[in-house]
Amino acid sequence: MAPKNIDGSAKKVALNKGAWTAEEDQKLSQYIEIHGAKRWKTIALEAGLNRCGKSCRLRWLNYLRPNIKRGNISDAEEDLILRLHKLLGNRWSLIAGRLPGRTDNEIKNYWNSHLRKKINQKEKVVASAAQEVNILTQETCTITHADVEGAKGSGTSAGNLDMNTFFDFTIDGSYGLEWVNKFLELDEDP
DNA sequence: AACGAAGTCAACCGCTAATTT
DNA sequence: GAAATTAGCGGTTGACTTCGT
Repeated sequence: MAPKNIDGSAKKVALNKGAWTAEEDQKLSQYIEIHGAKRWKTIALEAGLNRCGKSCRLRWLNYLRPNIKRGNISDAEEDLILRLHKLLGNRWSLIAGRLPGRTDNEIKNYWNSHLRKKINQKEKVVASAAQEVNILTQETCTITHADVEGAKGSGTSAGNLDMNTFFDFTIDGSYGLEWVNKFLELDEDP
């Protein structure tokens, strides 16, 4: 690991940081077009960019490479991100891999700025709903205990909600599984 | 119009994994 | 097999923009 060049006393020239200029973009694009995107340190040097290889790689992957989509994440894409995040967690590069033209950085930003809020709001709603259900359940239990002798064998009323069944997702048929299977199939591809 | 708060997003940092020497 | 180098990932930062007062 090279030490950071803070005071400029070393012979090494301080590398550029911060936003990329159009000129830098052009240099990088042109170089990669000719030589390919390999060995980023060499690319940075030979393209005449006063940047570290890491910075060049990031710029290329997130903005300069072809077929990059920018902005306007569709509802379908958003839905996919939500599902993938549920499945994979913060594995942004994996999630991005399932969204053609999208980058891990973009998805990460989108998640942090848009979706996290949505999720939090949803969770609040779900939590309050669950609390309500909990109260109802307790009431149902009280009624059941009181009436259990008389009700035995007489069948169930429509209002008698079985919470174990309600929250048992294992018997929820193929919900989500089809998609997960497709996902896993894709993952097995080389 | 001016100001501060909140939101957005490009870029950097630190770390690990993979590859090369 | 060990050390050095490179690639890639996720978290975080900071500059800029938008919004509300």
